Amino acid sequence: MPEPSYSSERPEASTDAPRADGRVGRRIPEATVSRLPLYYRSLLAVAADRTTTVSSERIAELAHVSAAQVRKDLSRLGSYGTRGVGYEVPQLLRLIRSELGLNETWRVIVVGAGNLGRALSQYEGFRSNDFEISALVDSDPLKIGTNVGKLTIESIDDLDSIVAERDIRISILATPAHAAQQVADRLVEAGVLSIMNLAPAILDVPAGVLVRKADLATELQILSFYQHHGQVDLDTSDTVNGGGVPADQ
Amino acid sequence: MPEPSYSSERPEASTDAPRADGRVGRRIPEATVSRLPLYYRSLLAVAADRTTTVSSERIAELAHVSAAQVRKDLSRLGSYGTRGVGYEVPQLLRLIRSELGLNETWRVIVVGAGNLGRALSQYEGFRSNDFEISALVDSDPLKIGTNVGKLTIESIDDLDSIVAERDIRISILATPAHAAQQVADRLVEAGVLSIMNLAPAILDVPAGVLVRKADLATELQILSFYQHHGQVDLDTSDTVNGGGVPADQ
DNA sequence: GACTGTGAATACATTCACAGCG
DNA sequence: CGCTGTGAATGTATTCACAGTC
Repeated sequence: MPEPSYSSERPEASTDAPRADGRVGRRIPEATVSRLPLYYRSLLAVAADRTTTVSSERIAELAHVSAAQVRKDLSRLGSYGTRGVGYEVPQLLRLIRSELGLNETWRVIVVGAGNLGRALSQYEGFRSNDFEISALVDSDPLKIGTNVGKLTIESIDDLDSIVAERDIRISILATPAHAAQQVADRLVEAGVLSIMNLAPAILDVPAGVLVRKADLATELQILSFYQHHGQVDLDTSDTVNGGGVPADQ
Repeated sequence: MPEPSYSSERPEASTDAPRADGRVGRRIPEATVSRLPLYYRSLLAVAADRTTTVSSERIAELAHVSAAQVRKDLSRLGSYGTRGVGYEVPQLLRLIRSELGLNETWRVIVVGAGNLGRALSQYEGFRSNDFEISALVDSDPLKIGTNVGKLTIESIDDLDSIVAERDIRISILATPAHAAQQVADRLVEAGVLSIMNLAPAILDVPAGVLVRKADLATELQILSFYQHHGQVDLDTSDTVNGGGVPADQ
């Protein structure tokens, strides 16, 4: 994305300066970061089998990337594999969890209580992954006060206090496109540092704020592109997702 | 994708063979494809102002990419810009629409009538973008027969006939992770060629089938990574999305 | 003069292939 | 011997910078 996909920004994760633990902080490339969740998920699957040791080959198979890619990515985390053996599953899981910042539970605010916003605030996939939806806000007075699961829809006018008091740093923007920029501005003002943008709109935010686009209409258009140009396949290979297209999966 | 994202497959759009119009079919790189929807959206904004001509500079500004990038991307479509002037807005819109395959209306099936699936089947962002949700299926007998907006939830057992009769080629997979692979298999069997996968699962599909991951839990984990490692910003630049991260936006 | 189109330069990402080590 | 870690090689994407042209 692929991006993405996607395309525009220069990340810059980790610094290069020496750190507390004495090791030099490696800069982890964006492409690697975007694969960590895949490895994490693959390792959870392996761990469920009570397997204690795993090879790059096996992880690669589960995550649908090449074994060399896995080794290179993991080595960037300072890797603790054992030559001739593989990686210790529990150790590697801890390492990735900690890199991804999954040792703390992140509180998340959902903005926009339309169908999508309401669905996301109850989405099981989050709860199981160390994220907690702590607020659902909207601007519609008719919705405010209503319950959605365990949440009560609050007013977007209270954004500042909600974000500050609940120490929220991540937001999910699920408003219609026309309201997206305005809402993004308010989120930034309230101190939110990351926005996952589901609205079909391109957001302007100041440096230091992170936007990740998760725009389903765009994704469909990309699928449409490949459908339209018979997306062949060639690549007789092991089908690692279909001679496919996506920068991701 | 960012994201977009991401990683495993080799695309292969357009062929290299000479085509009906005499020009040699250019292979459009995946990165370019993923930006076409952005340009499309930017052009729609420009067109709304009744502007008839637009520069790469202006498109770049709206789409949050560099002007050189815009020119290179557009030139791959065989571009019809005029030096010293810019691009004709209506002409360029037509060109991109047609490249993206948006001249036909694609019929889409949503699998999984949980909160997310139901929300997506009513999502306004699709209707306005040349996609039509023509079916919503689930395996739960209690849901089947129920209405969601104008749709009636149908049984996944009728997948084959639904897909065939309505000529559906694109699907949105919105089931829980544990059912995702099984559902993907059935979709492929029924003849669906593109899957937008919202489930937090890595799918195995045969070559020729396209999967695009739109997995919100993964996206949140990526945001979490950058939050965890103070995502700095450097890049004093024009804020093209916040010293951000995403491969996309 | 203004703006596109594009080679050449650079940066980034993936793959190869093998040395190093348990 | 098996499997990691990693330089070197390749491939892909982005940016630069300018010649071409309306």
